[in-house]
Amino acid sequence: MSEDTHAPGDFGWAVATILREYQLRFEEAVDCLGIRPFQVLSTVAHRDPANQQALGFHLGIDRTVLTYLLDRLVADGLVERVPIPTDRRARRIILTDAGRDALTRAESRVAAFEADMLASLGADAAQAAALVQELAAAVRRPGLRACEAMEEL
Amino acid sequence: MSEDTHAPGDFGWAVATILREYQLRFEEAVDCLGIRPFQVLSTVAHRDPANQQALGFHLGIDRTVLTYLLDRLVADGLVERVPIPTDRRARRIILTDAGRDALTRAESRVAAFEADMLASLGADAAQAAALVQELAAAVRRPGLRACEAMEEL
DNA sequence: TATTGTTATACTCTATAACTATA
DNA sequence: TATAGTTATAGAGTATAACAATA
Repeated sequence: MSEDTHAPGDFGWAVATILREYQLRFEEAVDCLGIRPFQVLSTVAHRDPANQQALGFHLGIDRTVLTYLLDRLVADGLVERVPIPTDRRARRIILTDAGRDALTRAESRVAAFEADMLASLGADAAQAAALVQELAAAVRRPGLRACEAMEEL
Repeated sequence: MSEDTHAPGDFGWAVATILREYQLRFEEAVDCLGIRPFQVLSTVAHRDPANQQALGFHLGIDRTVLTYLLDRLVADGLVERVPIPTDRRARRIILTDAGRDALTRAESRVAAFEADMLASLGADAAQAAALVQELAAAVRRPGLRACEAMEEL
């Protein structure tokens, strides 16, 4: 009942609350680019997924949803779907120049509020970098089944 | 590009991925009780919010959504809306005996998979407890504006 | 026969606004 | 006039199934 004990479910609650806060800050920091389009651009730029499905796995986005998302990004001229010679069913997603520009602009704002949030969470700059490394590495570990399909990336 | 550097947005990605994993495990661990109904029961039991709005703030659930959620919980006989004498517009939510039973059963399963997840994230039992404390405390700090309204709890 | 991506459809979740009853 | 809760409606997000092209 007191403020400093924790009950089963508090971990999930804390993670969900932090994510809500993250989304709020993203929306006010990055104009003209939604959080998911941003993540798509970021993943394409930094991980170069083999095809749309691998991209979707990494972001936890269903392939049907990703189709609509990519339709908009293509319409906005930020990405292109290019054929893959070795498998003509699949498409590789690449950034256009405009997409790279948009991503670069957004990333500087995201980096700023992420540092701010990590500071709010009690981490200094060095700890913050370490925490992100740790989370990212942990999430890639086989224990987390939400990411099992990510191996294909 | 390498596996161990991180880009702007990785923090948000890691948190979102952990939350997805959490939701997956919740669904397979707790049958007959959704994650949000569980959180409602848990919040009512452990924080005893003053009214529905305070309850909604804590969970990041809009009051209109909470109405539907509570309708179902009432229909299932897990909670009751009781009048508040000092403000007859508002209602206080209380658990029924069945609600307390359901919560207790669910909590043992949640505690188990939370411990398992925290271990997957690289924490031992002591670290895990500390991490949950830390996250919960951090989220209550004024820096995070998603929780500003929580003061009313 | 299985897989990649697309399309169509429906369903869930969530938000907006209007309404009531109180304050 | 403002607030707690409810209701109605619409919108966004997401999932399911069926389809085409290819493996």
